[in-house]
Amino acid sequence: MLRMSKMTDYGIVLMTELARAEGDTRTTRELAARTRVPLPSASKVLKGLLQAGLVVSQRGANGGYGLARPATSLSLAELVSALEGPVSLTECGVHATSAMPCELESVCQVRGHWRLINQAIQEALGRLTLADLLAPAPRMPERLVGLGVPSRPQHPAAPPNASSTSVTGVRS
Amino acid sequence: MLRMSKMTDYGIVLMTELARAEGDTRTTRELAARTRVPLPSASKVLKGLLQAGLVVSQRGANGGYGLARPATSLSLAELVSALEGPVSLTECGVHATSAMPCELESVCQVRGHWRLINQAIQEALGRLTLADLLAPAPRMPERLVGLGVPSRPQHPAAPPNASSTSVTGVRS
DNA sequence: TGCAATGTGGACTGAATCGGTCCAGATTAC
DNA sequence: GTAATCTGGACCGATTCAGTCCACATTGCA
Ligand code: SF4
Ligand code: SF4
Repeated sequence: MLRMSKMTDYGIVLMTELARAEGDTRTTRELAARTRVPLPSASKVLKGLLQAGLVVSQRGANGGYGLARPATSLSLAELVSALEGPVSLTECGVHATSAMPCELESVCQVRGHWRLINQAIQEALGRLTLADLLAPAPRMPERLVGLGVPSRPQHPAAPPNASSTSVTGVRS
Repeated sequence: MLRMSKMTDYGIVLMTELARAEGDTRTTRELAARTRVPLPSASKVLKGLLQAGLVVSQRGANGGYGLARPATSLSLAELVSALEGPVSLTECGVHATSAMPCELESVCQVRGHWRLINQAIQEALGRLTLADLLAPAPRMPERLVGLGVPSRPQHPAAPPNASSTSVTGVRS
């Protein structure tokens, strides 16, 4: 479960709720109530979203938050990278944030591959917009088809039950 | 940086090294030395890999680890889910592991969408095999093309610099 | 003017996880 | 029988996560 932090998840839920009232501003309490996100947490997340420039705020009485840009031009990639940091499964390629660059980086043979995988995921996420998440129907728009469809059934030697849902419960 | 745990990363590196000597078994020390992974950690990871059934072990003198199946039939999805648990960015959809099912799940409007996204990533990872990671060249095989290529340039209103690398450094 | 509503910034904490280490066995080759 | 090697588990420090709280600034309205 290479999880996304729960705060990020909250952020996305709140943003979709915010997007349902385009133009209008919503107060933190309203958003929290409609989404069931605990109020203090909602507040915290919205602050973060504000600093990232994804929402605009109106202080004082009758205040509230509103989308900074139309929902159709807010990509999912922007959201998660603003809330969670650069989207990358591995540590390599993000040493921009310094901290601890992976020690093996100099001899690692797989690094190049991960770079491409990360990039692919990032682009896929960038192709989805907030507006796409508004539809209540669980049908995913065609913007993601590239991901799900195996371009060609290449591996004839593919394991019979390798879809990883069969391997659950093995660890933690 | 929705990170994959470092242990998982190690596991993959070790597996590729193990795959370079197909048939032969490699001792933990050898693997650790070649990959620069700290020995105790390598040991730990390999144990996990063993319980997941991805490697086979030979005890005693001249012992070591070997791949349980040919590298061409070991998908990346299997690896990460064995080491890290089910691959899912969100908490919903994995309550199989019980623990804490997301509270909002009953009213969440985005859940359906995430389910598809997770599934897409999972399938993309499942399309890559260990053998694909062996090539030292950073060229990614065509097995991943579906991810990187935008099927059609749909959003004319796409933000000019929304590729998320431009939003780095905003938060931790 | 004063009050109530609302966002802002930051500090704080308890709990969980992660990365890493270590050791007491069991098993096998020679 | 001895050395090499895997096996299972315990263990610990550091970090991060989720969540809460408060003192303050800003605004609308009576
Ligand atoms: S350099 Fe290799 S080991 Fe280090 S984070 Fe990248 S892929 Fe993982
Ligand atoms: S149900 Fe909604 S809020 Fe809960 S984990 Fe799934 S997407 Fe996130």
